[in-house]
Amino acid sequence: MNSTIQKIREQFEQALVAAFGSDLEGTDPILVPASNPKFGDHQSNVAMSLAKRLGKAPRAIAEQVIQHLDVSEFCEPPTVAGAGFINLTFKTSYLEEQLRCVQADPRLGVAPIEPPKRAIVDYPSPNIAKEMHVGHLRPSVIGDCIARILEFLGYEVLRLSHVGDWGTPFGMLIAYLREAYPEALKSDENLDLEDLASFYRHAKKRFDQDAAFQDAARLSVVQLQAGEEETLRAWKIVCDLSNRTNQRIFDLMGLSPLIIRGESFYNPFLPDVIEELDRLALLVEDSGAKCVFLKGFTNKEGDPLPLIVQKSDGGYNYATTDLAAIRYRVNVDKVDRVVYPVGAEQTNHFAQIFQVGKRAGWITDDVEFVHTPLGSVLGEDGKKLKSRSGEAIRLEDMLNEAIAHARTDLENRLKEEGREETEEFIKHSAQVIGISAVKYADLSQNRTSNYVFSYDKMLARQGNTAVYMLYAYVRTCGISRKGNIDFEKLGSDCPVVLKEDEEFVLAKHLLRLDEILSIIDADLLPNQLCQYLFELSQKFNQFYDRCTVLDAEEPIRTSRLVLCDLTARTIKLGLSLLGIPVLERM
RNA sequence: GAGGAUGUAGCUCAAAUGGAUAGAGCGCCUGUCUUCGAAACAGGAAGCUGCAGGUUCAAAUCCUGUCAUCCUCGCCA
Repeated sequence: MNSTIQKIREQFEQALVAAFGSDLEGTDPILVPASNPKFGDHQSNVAMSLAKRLGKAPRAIAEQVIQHLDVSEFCEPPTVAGAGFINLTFKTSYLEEQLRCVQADPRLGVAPIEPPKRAIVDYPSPNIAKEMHVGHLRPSVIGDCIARILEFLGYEVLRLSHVGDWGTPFGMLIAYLREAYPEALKSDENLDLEDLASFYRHAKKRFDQDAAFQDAARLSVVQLQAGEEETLRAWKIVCDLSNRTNQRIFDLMGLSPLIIRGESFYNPFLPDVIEELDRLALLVEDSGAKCVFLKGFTNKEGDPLPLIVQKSDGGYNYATTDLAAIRYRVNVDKVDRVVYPVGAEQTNHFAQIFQVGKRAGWITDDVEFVHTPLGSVLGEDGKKLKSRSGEAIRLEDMLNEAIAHARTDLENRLKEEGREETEEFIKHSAQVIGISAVKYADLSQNRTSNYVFSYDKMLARQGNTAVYMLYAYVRTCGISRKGNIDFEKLGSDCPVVLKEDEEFVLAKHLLRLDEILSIIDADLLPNQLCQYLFELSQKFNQFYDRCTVLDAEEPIRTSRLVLCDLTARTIKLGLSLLGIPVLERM
């Protein structure tokens, strides 16, 4: 309906000029969805906003506007209500026609963006020396979702896994391995990441307690950056191993394939970054470190804050890498948009590197670099989620626990209903439901706020959960099974006939998919898609409850089958954009 | 000290460039399964949108102040 709304908006603009003269050319008609269904489908709030400017009463302005407004192709005659609201209601015949179009469209009425654009979603992936933990849940899930939505909208999307495969933690690890297990670096075989994870903890302990060890760790970083052979060899082994392990978790989560382009990828470009910043006279040496002093950022003394791009020991840090990445993405990848779904605590960091990127002329007005800040995952105590021993919870453990919860729920349910299902069915269903529950719980809340992680709530039988939507989809499948109807063979020109309130409500909601996706394209808040799908499922359930499908008379029966098919396809597509599959039965 | 985020029903959260009576879900109370799968549906109670000012026809939304919680602030990422 985006194009319809656009046409109505144009009609408003013409009507405003016709009614009040060319001064009002380009006036925004303030056309928004109706605040309440009883007012119709859309409303224009323009009359109130013009009252002062035109020196007239809003209601009089509204009356004058609708006299010149021709939306008869789409809507019933507009009405004026309240303070001067202009209310629009779609014609039934127009809705029915739109439904036929959507029915025939594999994209369900969502037009691809024109012209196509290139986008990068930067997955803030794990440090390669550590296992994935709870902190990686939101970036992975939300990043994957944003990538899927942008791709569907017509972007060419590069999913870049910006793994931490370089830098100080790595040096610390190598230093510790050299110190405690020198032989481990010489053979590839008996290393697994479980060992490295505990190695990391030990190394961190050593690092925190011993200044000499800190020096050794920093030296290892320098050796790594210098390309010292043995160090590089150890590095490669660990990277491969780590990536394999992470891939297993990504597969379990159902994430789209990623391009691994870690921090090390940008190593060759780091000197260029420094050089160019220097040439642009942005670089200042301070206490031996090369810095760019930032505008709008101060330290505790009120002095300008530096962004350090080369440390006093000659090493680079993550700001340098991120700047090199910005430069590469603009110059080589030639992207229009780069999205960083990263924790809100890094807001300053991104503001800083974007500022430097702009001042260096890499980020121009026609390229959008955007940090989409993410809130934290909290425990039931309202504090950052941690294991009982105070460490970060392993992501894989969380996922498996969700699957186990889902399995228990399903088995109890089968017992209650006296159903027999195969092990394969139970296993597959539990996995889909468990993983989907975790992802949906994460996606359904505004990404900027913290949320409380609870297996019981995310897997609840009632409420705004993945299960609710999966069940609505299962119900559509039930109709197709029971009626022995293949939705795909319904054809693309089946007449839709809207009569009952529930049919209208469902139909209008179905037609809003493209509008919702456009909004998400702009603000990158996937929770709005969750909200849309939840409401769609609710409206379908109401329809299902009150409008019998299979026993209805023709042509109502076929019309309702089309509504079921459209609902099923919309849920399936919507969930797929969230990274969630559907089940035919559950 | 500076910058930023958050604060909405008992709980978890929505609210599209400021719009009509601030909405859902959970929990609580009451109904509905011989009828397309009840993991569902219908109804009810529940709010000074942290607090105080201001801007305007209109404020959860914008501005100022204030309180609370959280994050960040020179060589970790």
